[in-house]
Amino acid sequence: MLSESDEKEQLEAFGKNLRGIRKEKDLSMEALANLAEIELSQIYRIETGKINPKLTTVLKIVKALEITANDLFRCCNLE
Amino acid sequence: MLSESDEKEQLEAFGKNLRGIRKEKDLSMEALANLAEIELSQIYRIETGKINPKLTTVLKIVKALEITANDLFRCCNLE
DNA sequence: CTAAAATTAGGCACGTATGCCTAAATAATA
DNA sequence: TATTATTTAGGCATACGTGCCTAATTTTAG
Repeated sequence: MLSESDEKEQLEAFGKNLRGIRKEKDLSMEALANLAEIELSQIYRIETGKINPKLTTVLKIVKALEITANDLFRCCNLE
Repeated sequence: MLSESDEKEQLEAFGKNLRGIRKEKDLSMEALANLAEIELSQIYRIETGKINPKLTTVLKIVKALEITANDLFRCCNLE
């Protein structure tokens, strides 16, 4: 079973990975927010693992960063 | 910009793709629900595009189906 | 045809994601 | 140093995802 803390760790790992990818692309949180048409505060909350974003929010980020879903999910012990 | 109806279509495409993958693996919605530790009603609502699931819910499904994120997202015009 | 399995459907309570806002703290740059 | 850009932080209202429940309908199998 997946505990709450496991989910928290998963979201934190996801956020860290996202931040890493964003920095690789030399984008500010605001720039990413604009590209993905998401609020800046949401980017911050996602990257710091404070929230559990919805599917469409994640998809907007994938498209904005021009990466694959696997790139973004290569983090929290899948497969 | 992404309209509401675009999001709806995206969720419906996602749901159909999920259903296809689930059937390929000969799993009932209940079986998937048990594997992923998600409510059966949620599986139904996701597969029919009625809801916009959270990231951790999607990740549970990816793990339960033993697929990659790209497999599950190979649907709504990414990349 | 009949019984069992699977899907469809909706309601309710609770928690929380999101957008919009303000503002402080930190980092980068001239 | 001073100015600007970026990140961090939190509040508030609205919308909605999720779990738990019941039940009807459809599909499958005996």
